[in-house]
Amino acid sequence: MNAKNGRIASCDCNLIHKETVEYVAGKMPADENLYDLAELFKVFGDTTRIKILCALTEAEMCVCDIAALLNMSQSSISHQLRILKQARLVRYRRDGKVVYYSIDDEHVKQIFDQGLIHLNEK
Amino acid sequence: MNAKNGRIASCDCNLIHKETVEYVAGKMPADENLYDLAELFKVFGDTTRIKILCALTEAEMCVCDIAALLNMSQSSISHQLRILKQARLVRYRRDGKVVYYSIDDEHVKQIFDQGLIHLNEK
DNA sequence: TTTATATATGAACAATTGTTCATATGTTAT
DNA sequence: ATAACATATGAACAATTGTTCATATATAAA
Repeated sequence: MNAKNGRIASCDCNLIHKETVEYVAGKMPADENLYDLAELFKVFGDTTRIKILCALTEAEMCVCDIAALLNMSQSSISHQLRILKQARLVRYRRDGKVVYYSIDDEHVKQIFDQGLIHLNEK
Repeated sequence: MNAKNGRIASCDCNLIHKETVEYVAGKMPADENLYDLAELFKVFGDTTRIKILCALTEAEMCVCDIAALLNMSQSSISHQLRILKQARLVRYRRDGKVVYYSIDDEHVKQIFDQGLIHLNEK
């Protein structure tokens, strides 16, 4: 990047492992991909959304079901479902007045499980 | 516009799939586990921390290296490393004045990869 | 000791985020 | 048509969060 004169603007250190930094810089994915990845995990990073995803891995549910299950307002659930929808983690189908949500990605469970494995390791 | 009798407090719907809700309720992990899981993904849900984790999967680096690589302040990186440390995602070793950080969990890469798989689909 | 350097951390601030409230939209029944 | 109901959504608010700034701590060298 800007490691030109042995000194870098944003870092007030003199000692830098130049080769390491350059090596890793060459290995880093594009900023855009890392941004998208962080955005994805941000979606998983809320208790309400985690609960919704967890519930939907068990069964297709309507908004009202989820609100009842989690003892939360319909509005709150609906707002969160929108975020999950935008992240393509859930899909929906409308049947009359009722909208049913379900998991839209087989990897949701796997991401879940990896997280649980980490937590259960200690 | 609120009915007040004989309904679930948090949900203003009349139509609930009672069996579904009860079935899923029986399958849900403990709230505490879901909270911890959300907290874990929250750590992954920041661009700076994702970049740090990504960098450390390639090589052990000191704080200054990371700051230089990401063109960010030492303070900012140090703050984020503390969060990663608390989540047991990175470990460190001190060598004189320099503190070297590295990945502390083999599953970090797998969580990463599952996220990337989701993003690269569709 | 004093100085320099690498890292850590508390406080303040701006930016983001989740919930609530009120209301809008879409569908079914009357 | 109107009413009832399931869901969606904009605005406001409080709570959380990431960065900056200033400073503290830890280690090494002079």
